Amino acid sequence: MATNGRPARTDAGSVSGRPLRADAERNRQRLIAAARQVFAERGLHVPMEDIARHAGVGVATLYRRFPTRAHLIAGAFEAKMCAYADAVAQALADPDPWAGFCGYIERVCAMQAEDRGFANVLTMTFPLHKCFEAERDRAFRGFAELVDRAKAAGELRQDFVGEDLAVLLMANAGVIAGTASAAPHTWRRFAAYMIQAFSAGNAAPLPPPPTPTAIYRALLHLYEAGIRDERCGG
Amino acid sequence: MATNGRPARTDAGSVSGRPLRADAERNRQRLIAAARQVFAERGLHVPMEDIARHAGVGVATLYRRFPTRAHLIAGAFEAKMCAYADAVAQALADPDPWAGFCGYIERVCAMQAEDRGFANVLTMTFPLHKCFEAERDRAFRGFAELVDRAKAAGELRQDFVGEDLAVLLMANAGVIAGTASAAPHTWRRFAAYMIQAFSAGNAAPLPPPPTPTAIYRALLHLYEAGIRDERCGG
DNA sequence: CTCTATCTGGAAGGTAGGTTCCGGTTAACT
DNA sequence: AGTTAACCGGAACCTACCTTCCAGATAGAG
Repeated sequence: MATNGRPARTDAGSVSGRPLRADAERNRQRLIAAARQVFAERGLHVPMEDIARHAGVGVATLYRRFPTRAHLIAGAFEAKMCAYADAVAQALADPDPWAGFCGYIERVCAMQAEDRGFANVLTMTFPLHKCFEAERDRAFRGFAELVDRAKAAGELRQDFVGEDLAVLLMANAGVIAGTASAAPHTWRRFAAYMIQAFSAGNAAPLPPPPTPTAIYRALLHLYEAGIRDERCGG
Repeated sequence: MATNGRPARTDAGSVSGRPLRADAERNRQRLIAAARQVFAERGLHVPMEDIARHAGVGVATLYRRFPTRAHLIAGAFEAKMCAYADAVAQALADPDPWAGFCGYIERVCAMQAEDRGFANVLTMTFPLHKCFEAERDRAFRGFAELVDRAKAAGELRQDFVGEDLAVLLMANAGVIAGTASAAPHTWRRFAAYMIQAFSAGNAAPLPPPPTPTAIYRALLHLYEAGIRDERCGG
């Protein structure tokens, strides 16, 4: 939950190096708060104007501070991305590797269910926002460690690979997009099914996993398709 | 594969009762063919004009024949919906209930992977197109029979419910939306994981499933959200 | 062949959202 | 308090797409 002690930003929030004037920084914070709430409730495709109105500022101010939607998304979800990575550390602290693994899967799926925007953010990569992607990498490295331990404990199937997490996130995003409003607990059952599938107990052979670079290209594709218009949800 | 002997349409294709003039009927067929191809390649959200151009007719002709996008979707996917229902019958013909069940899951996921539009159609309900929904019902009733037999054979977990199929379809739609272009075989691995999760072998307890009416509302929600604008991918 | 109901395509009108411009305002330094 | 660079918001502009309209073309009956 904590941001792991790292400073969230090196500057006061400006895109360039110079710190922002006080009122500008205040508006920037309002925009981020508004974006967090609106993205969480309605997804990443909401009109820019709605976010600006919700923040109580004009559209121009939004564009001045966040020149593209991707900038705004990165700004709004930076903290959650840290929490996502911190959750791995928490899972690694569990003395039982399998419990840690399962807890992490559930936690991540829950984060998707709580926030419609974040559900999609987790299935994209934002190549221009290095600080953002650094958190994802941190999460992924920790997850790889979690996977190794759970395999070593004999609880996780040996043919599980890290890329399977990305697939799970895409699948759960689909479940949530469909059921969030009408059957909001469905994701729990789905996550339980997936954990069941990941357990080592009489595991049947699987088709080969996607390569890491293929998965990266898939995340990139969702970014490109999802920022331009989306709606996707689909 | 076959349309099961039922007449695909009672009339020659008109919305009202009177049959269409020959050229109009020809254009209607062209539109359906164009819509099938374009929906399959690019999803349900493609501009109406692109479909008309691909069919070699004007936009007005498209609107004249299919007053809403939903009409066009229903027209374009009616045959595939029949195939979807026929696949159940085929699965029921398998002497091994578990093999029939697994084969059906794989077949359905494959149909989603082959056709980006159909992947989403299977996660929606079109309440105004009764003939279309009748096929879905036929598929669902057959699937319920398949489930009962697989449970009786002791291969399918007892807590599986028919609604889990809808959840699987939504999840697989999410996997395909993400990986179709960059890692096109990923759905196979995902489907294998799901089948593994459905098998009776040391099945851990699951959170409760959504009710049938909740799932119906979920499908309806995806219809409303997906036809108006979508793009969904989300 | 003639006539007419039916059909056609392009163009026009409407809406939603993204992005930029510009005259007025304000923080903050001296 | 005065000065200035930074900032603000709404309006204007632009694009993409949906939907309707209408003057001309055509199938098909008599």
